[in-house]
Amino acid sequence: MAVALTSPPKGSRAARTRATEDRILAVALESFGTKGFDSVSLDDLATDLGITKQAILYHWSSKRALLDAVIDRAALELIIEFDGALSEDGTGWSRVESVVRRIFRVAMRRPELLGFIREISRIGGDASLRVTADLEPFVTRATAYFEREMDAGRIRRCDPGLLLVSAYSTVLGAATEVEVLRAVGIEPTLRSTVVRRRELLSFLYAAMVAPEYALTQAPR
Amino acid sequence: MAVALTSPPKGSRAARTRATEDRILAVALESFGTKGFDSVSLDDLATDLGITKQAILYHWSSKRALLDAVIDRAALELIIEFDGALSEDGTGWSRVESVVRRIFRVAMRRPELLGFIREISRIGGDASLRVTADLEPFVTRATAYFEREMDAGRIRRCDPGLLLVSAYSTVLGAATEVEVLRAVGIEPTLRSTVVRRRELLSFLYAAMVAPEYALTQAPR
DNA sequence: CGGTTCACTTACCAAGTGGTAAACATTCGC
DNA sequence: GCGAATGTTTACCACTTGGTAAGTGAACCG
Repeated sequence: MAVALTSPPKGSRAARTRATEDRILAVALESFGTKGFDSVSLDDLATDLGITKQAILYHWSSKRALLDAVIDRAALELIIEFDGALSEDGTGWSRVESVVRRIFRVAMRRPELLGFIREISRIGGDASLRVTADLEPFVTRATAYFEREMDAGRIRRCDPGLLLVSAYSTVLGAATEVEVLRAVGIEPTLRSTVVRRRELLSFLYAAMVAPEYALTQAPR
Repeated sequence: MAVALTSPPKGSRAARTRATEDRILAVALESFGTKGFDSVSLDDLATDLGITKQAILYHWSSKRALLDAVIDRAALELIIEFDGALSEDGTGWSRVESVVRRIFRVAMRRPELLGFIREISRIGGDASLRVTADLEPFVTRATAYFEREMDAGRIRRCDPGLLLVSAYSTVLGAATEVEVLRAVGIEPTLRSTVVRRRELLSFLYAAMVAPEYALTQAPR
């Protein structure tokens, strides 16, 4: 459940304005992320919110401007969800494991957030540039972390950017690629998710951890 | 370049009908796969094809019926692209490697084909069921292959379905997640793709190949 | 208290949406 | 060659789309 990310005076008119803007952004993120930007009309959003389309257009001058605001919000929430994992204690595998667990948790509880990022990538153009720019600090931190771990010999040496992409798409796929899972005969229930996460962790463990270091750690 | 998949009398009226239907399906697959189903109107398609929207509606009674036809075609083309790799010579790693190379080739040359599968997953409902059903025989072959390789001790033992999903989403991600690549500072040029594929192969190699067997094979 | 600002609604609109009906041209079977 | 089936177009329609203009009631500020 997304909540207000900042809080002016409270009870004031400005506060209530912020609150409805938050509501709109939350519903828009949910809808855009699951159904796609073009598949959701302003009228759809307004109906879900119990307001009129023009109320939305009062806060943002166009649907496209609303999208930009949703992008910023999604990036912010993603960073909040994941950045903490990079700050957690532990090194090498244990930290990677905690990140994977977080992504799974997010994918289970808020699939629209990850779906939205995919949607933005597909829209391309300015939208992609925006989300890229928003997430840049996080990406920098993550790759820097990988580089440190490689230097310490705890993670197999390779291009940290590519490692991040591989790990990202592997986890995101296993967590969200519901139809593909169905195709291979795996119903995405809550129980199977636990199994899936464990299998994926050992997949990633094998792929990432340096062989010399692996001897001193257990993958589960 | 997709071409006609079957060929009646030739030159006949039936042949020309089939040809235009093929053209429509090809353009629809391309557009739906890159822009999304809802983002492409029948008028858009017709304009691209140099015909009128009603010509499309003559061959399929509704936009939704057209989508079903495009799904069938996409699944068929996917199977043609990948199924051959499973029949190729070689065992264990070498065969996996050839499949990965094929996926990369497809992702580079026909990104809309893979994008379309993603789009269908998002649409959900009947569309997903349809593509799942279409691809079922291929998935069965692929998992059976993994199981044989595990029995032979050439691939690390694990759930073959999950292994397929992990490999699928990893490769698909590295091949298509262009925006994410940009975010980590990798411009998706043709040269960088070669590097990416090599890195990904060693990532997959480490993840999949059984350690005992690995000693007898080189990952690149 | 009174005017102004603010958040929002009602009333529209032009452009596009998927889809229908009928006219038209070409090619086929005979 | 001729009527019929076939593929395509022109004309049209009801409905939805993003967006504008003007109005309304409440909260704010002096």
